[in-house]
Amino acid sequence: MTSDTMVGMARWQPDARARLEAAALELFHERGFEQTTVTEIAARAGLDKRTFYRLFGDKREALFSGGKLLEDVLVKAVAETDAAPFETVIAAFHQVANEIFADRLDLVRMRQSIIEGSPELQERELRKTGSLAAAVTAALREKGVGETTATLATESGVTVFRAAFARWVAPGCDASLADLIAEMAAELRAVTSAPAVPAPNAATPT
Amino acid sequence: MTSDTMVGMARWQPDARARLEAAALELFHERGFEQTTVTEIAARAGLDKRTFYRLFGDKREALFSGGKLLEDVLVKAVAETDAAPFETVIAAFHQVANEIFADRLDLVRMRQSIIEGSPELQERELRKTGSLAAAVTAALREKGVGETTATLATESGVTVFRAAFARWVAPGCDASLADLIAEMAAELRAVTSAPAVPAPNAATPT
DNA sequence: GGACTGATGTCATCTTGCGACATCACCGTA
DNA sequence: TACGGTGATGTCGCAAGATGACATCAGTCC
Repeated sequence: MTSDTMVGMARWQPDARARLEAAALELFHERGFEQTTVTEIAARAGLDKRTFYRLFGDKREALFSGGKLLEDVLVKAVAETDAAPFETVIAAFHQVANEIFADRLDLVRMRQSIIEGSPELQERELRKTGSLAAAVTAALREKGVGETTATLATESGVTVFRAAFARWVAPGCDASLADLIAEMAAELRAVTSAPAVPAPNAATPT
Repeated sequence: MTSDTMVGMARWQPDARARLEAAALELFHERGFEQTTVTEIAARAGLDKRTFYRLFGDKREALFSGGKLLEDVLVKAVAETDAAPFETVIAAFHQVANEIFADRLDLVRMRQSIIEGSPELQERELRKTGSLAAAVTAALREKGVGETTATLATESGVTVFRAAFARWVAPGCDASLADLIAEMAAELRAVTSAPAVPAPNAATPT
């Protein structure tokens, strides 16, 4: 390869990013994240290692490109919803569930199994969730919500979504993500309220 | 150093770990996390790079050694408290605030400023928080609490603690961490409940 | 056609993280 | 005292991650 006639090639690849993402997903799935080198990803995409690092900050980023879309949808939904802060966040996640995740269970499960197999990837996902939360909190504050309230509403909403998501991707789950979100929101309300009674049992402690 | 008379030295350093942690904290503070190499940390501690990696999984771990103690205190407090799940978790964090953090504001602030200066360290902290939460959830389940309830109570408690902690380490804060936890817990209750009233304003939305 | 811009490939380098091996201190035992 | 085992450490080497510097080529504008 690299015959002397095409030493420093350059023909632009408009889909270079997409090809690298696909190659990374494949290889991570085939042999695991840590067992895959950036050089291999680039090779499968027909590109150079250096090109990979120009398009992605590091190896993990190839798995987290959808985050931008998710954040946009979430922020837009928050901005357009007119309700109490926590309800607004829940509604936004509800919309995300319908618009983005609804018909991609298989892909989501595959991605999730890859992430669960690598602590490094789990860290990155946590960070992505964190910046997502920051964006939602900012969107809430944009609507006049106080900082503390915005933070707590966002974090509670994220907790609800995470719990719902975990159930949704679990094997043998046939409920819709949207329904699970509603269910988890109700549960969270039950858990955090009722500090007085000895045995609250507000909902179904399962 | 390493005169030819002491080529492969070995005299055991009982405080090697502590010295490396101190050296790492100093260097991270002096010139930042990414600008510090493991070789430099080891050199300042009078040890070899290889020894660092035998005591710490990676460069970041030198900053997160206190996590074990924190988890132990938290789990023990959860096990010994007899109250509703969410109240139990809040009480446990309350205890942590008094036993571990109370009289170390300066050290905590320094550590926090280092972490905030590096995305890598933020990721690791998120992961640590995650496993801490898992331990608390497990402790809750040990007491017979259902999985969903345990997860939501834990996550809500972590949210409260994080919000309180963020205020506590912020410059110009003179409240105690314990008081802030109580305050944030009340705020979270207000935020997650009351879906009906237009303007709840349960506490001080700031 | 010629200069300019931008994406890419190549080369070099540093750092992380770890395996393999030798070395030395310490400890128990004869 | 001598001897052997155990364990912590230092040295060497290396794969992979990540990045800077530079050359090369395609397409575009003048």
